[in-house]
Amino acid sequence: MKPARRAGTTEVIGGEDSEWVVELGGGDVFDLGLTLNSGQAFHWVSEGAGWKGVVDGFGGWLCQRGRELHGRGIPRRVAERYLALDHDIALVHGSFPNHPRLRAAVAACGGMRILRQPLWECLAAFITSSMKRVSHISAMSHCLRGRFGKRVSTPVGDVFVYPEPERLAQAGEAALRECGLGYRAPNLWRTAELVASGEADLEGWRVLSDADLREALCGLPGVGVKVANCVMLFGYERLAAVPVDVWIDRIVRESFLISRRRPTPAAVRKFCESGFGPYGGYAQQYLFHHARVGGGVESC
DNA sequence: ATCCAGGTTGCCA
DNA sequence: TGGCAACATGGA
Repeated sequence: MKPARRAGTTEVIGGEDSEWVVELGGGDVFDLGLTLNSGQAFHWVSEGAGWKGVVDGFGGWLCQRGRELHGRGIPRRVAERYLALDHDIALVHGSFPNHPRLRAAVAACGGMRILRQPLWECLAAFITSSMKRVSHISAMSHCLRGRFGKRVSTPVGDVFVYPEPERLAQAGEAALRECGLGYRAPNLWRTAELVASGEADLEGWRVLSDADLREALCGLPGVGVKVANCVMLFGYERLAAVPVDVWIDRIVRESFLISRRRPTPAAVRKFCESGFGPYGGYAQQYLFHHARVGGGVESC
């Protein structure tokens, strides 16, 4: 994505890094709760009027009051980067194909941002995501954090950092299974070993093209195209990547490929590659969440 | 009880 | 390429 569009700049009201307030700039809509609770990250918990969690090892609390974003514990710049407040959301929305289903999703989810998550925890969380509901993925994430992650105190209580790959590699497959991972345990364990050993260089892979990055990720145990696309989108900021899960598959077949009687899997894949445009990942996430919370096919 | 969940993998027509 | 079954777990 292009550099921050600073229309109506983000203005610092409070100067302290440990506790701050920023005024959300421009006319862009932003919805913190929607952003943190839309199936991108899995560890944020409701705390008072805001959310408690960890970013880059900083535990803390984030809260939105109208156009003010309040933070404690997490440095302002860390939070701003994580929340992708610099994304040009008008540009993103303007790039979408004109489709009633998508317009409805934008109207309902337009305040959501695609996060810039730490690579390892994003990869690990989505390895555990297969055939699980969002609530289960959260439960596994919290269990792993509590058992193997570092505890960090914050102004609103303790939180746990996602365990480093070295820690999970050392813990062993059986220990991971105790967090309810089931058959996903060996996948997470073996991937943790590859990352810990440096054989899988997640940070180094930032320089790769989309295609090469996808291929590298798919070489990891438990990572197929769908999970790879999630990590590309939610971690590597590859905003054109479109994860195709059961929801998106159904939406594309029923609303975007209606001319075909029974779209082939290849047709769905091809559409998702380019049909949603250069910021297709955003379109995908709006459609996914809108459908998941009940704005299903019937409403369009 | 039965079904399904932000899939991946191996196998076969 | 496309279809299929196995793979663990838990909530509705």
